[in-house]
Amino acid sequence: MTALTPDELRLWHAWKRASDAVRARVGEEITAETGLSDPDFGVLSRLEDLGHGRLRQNELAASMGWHRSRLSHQLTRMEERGLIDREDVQRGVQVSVVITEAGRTAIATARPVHATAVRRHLAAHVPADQLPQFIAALESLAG
Amino acid sequence: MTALTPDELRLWHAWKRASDAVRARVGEEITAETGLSDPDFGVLSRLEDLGHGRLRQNELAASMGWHRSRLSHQLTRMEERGLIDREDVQRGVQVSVVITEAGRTAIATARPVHATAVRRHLAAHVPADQLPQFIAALESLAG
DNA sequence: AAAGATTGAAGGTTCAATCTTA
DNA sequence: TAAGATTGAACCTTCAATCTTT
Repeated sequence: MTALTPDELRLWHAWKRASDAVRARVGEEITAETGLSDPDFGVLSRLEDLGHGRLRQNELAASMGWHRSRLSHQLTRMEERGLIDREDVQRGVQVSVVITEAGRTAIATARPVHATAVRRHLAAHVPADQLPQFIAALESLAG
Repeated sequence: MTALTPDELRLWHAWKRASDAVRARVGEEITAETGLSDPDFGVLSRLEDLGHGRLRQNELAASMGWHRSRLSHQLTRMEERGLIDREDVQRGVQVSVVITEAGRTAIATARPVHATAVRRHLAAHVPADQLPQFIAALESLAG
């Protein structure tokens, strides 16, 4: 009810700035080097890591915490760009998403860029001796 | 160059989930109670806090770290919704943004909702004895 | 030319409505 | 009916091009 205290306000502003900055920097480096957007990278990573290149749309959405319509719109754009194909199973239901050769090439190029960006823009700023508590706080926030 | 280590990967995923979750939860509560979007809330807060209800577009953009076009698009939508007015100074240059009565009412309703949401979804998850280091890490990330 | 601002296009996200199959 | 998926509208963000005034 009462207004935020100076400490709470400082925490909020620092959180928001850090949140925006890390997202923007990692995303920009991937886009600059590979042309993939952040969501493109997420989808292609999951396809390879969880499904070896093929997943049902349903499983893909669940693994990313996305709503159906969000994934559907995203896949439509990725299909137009040639990064994935959709294959119908059982006449229009349970659609399988398959990574294309172009998709494989793109994600292979993007992975090391992503790793470097995560190290530079996130991991490097968390002192090693605080890492466990930092991760614990993040996991509590996410929960 | 090399792939992310398990620790780095865990940090990255925790960061991303926390980042998305806090943003979404705070935003949803404000929208549900007031109809204001997250950017709406940000603009109206700055207008009151920095300019007592009136600011030049340029100053507003700088204070939020926004590009001109982003603010311009946002203000166009907010003007249509009656939250702000634009007043020309010096024939089309140096536009002043003024909060309307509807804008004042909306932000007054939103502030306590925001405070409660920030406490519940962010501040409550950071142990008091870790707060200084946590904020320090965030400010390093934002820098 | 430089500074402040606008615009249109393209991509991304959410919501509600819809469609198809089981 | 329920589950999987699509679609259209509205909103948000970025980029490049443009416009006006100084």
